[in-house]
Amino acid sequence: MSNFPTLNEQMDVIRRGVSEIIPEDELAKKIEKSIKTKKPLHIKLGCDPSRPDLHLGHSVVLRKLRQFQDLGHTAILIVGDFTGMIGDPSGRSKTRPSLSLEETRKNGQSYFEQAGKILSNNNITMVYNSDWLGKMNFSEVISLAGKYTVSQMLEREDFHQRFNNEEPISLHEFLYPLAQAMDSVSIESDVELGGTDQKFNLLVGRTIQREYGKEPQVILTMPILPGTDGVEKMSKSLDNYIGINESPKEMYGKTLSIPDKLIYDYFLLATNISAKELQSIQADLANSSINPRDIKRRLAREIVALYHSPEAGIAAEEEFDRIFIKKDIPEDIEELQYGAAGSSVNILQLLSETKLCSSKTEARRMVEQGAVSINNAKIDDFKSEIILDGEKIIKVGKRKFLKILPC
RNA sequence: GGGCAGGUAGCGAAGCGGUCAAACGCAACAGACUGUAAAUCUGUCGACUCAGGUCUUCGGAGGUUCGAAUCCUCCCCUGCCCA
Repeated sequence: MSNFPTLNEQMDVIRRGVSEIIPEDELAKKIEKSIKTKKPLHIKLGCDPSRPDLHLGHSVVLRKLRQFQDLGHTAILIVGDFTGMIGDPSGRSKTRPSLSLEETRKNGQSYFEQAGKILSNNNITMVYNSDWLGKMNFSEVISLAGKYTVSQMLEREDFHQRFNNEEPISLHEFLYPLAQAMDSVSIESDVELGGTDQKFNLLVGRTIQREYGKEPQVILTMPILPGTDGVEKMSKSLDNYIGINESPKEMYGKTLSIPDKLIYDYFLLATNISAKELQSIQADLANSSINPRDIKRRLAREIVALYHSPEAGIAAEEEFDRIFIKKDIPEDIEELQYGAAGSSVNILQLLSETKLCSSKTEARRMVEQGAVSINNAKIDDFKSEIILDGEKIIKVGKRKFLKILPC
């Protein structure tokens, strides 16, 4: 850590893909100072322990954090266990369930492990914010709350909107930005990262740090990665996500299903492709003689390579082609021991008992819609009796396969 | 504490005594077309079914009625206004 890259080198890396750096000149000053004093900057990132499954949306900001690490700075991951334990008492929002201390630790650990696929193990610190927030007493909390006004809070767009739409805003929601700001005070963060939707909270950090006599952090926001639906922000609850723990097969398939207009964004925000290659990709996308699908295939391989291996990317592509282009069956299908050899079973019962369909009614719909086949022969009568006389491959819809073997 | 308006399927939103398992839109799922893109078209979208029906749902608990998402009572939750 003795030698940092030069200011310009650092700024070039940092600027790639960011939405805003506020204020940029302060960042330059902090970096200059760190070079001079040979002290790494504290780069803060908050993690939400109530949702421990990371996806490419999270990766955008984690990857930026990694870049700071590579420049020699210290990553500080803050697990929001304190707010996690309080949860969200307002009836409408169930997005923040209250967790026990054990759960927050477990989720924090799981977050850390997943983030480990992106972050470096060197110069990283993970802390739990209950360490300081849990020790504040009520008068300290009131004093903190006194440093911000209701109108200032209502500047945040979603608060503002909910207020105007006569939707509920719980009082504690106003406290969360302040709590997050206290994290910055506590760890003396120099830079805090977040998505553009975090801009307000990050800015509160600056104000509060100043109030507590600290040097304000610089805030750096990253664009929000759209989900695979191309409309909403990537999130697990909307089921438009690509999880970083997913299998190569899933990752590959999901990537290919994104709308073409997202290809560039995904290359920019979710891969390590160099600036030069980004340019050529942009040119290719504008070139109508190149099928965007081929560029997307490369994107999918890159993403799989990042979380698995380049070989896994190739293999996923081959597997994909086998199933969806050649309409063949997957290489390895889940197997299940089912039924006694020689016996027979109604198709609806079979589909629901093997969990290929969630109910018999659904199974019936699938059959009626021509979505079900066994050993490549379409089943179009829901009264069909299936004789269990050996290995059978059941296919439901485009993607669900199961191999059953009678015992 | 008082007044008013609301709480309906994943979401949004109709319905306001029977024809309501509940219009419509979005999302989702299946099929056609394709590049698991976009666009489009068709169908499905509570569960069980001997296919004729049956059962569980409209914030919660009771009640009125042959019959309730719809009417009454109490309770819970949300927003607005007044104090």
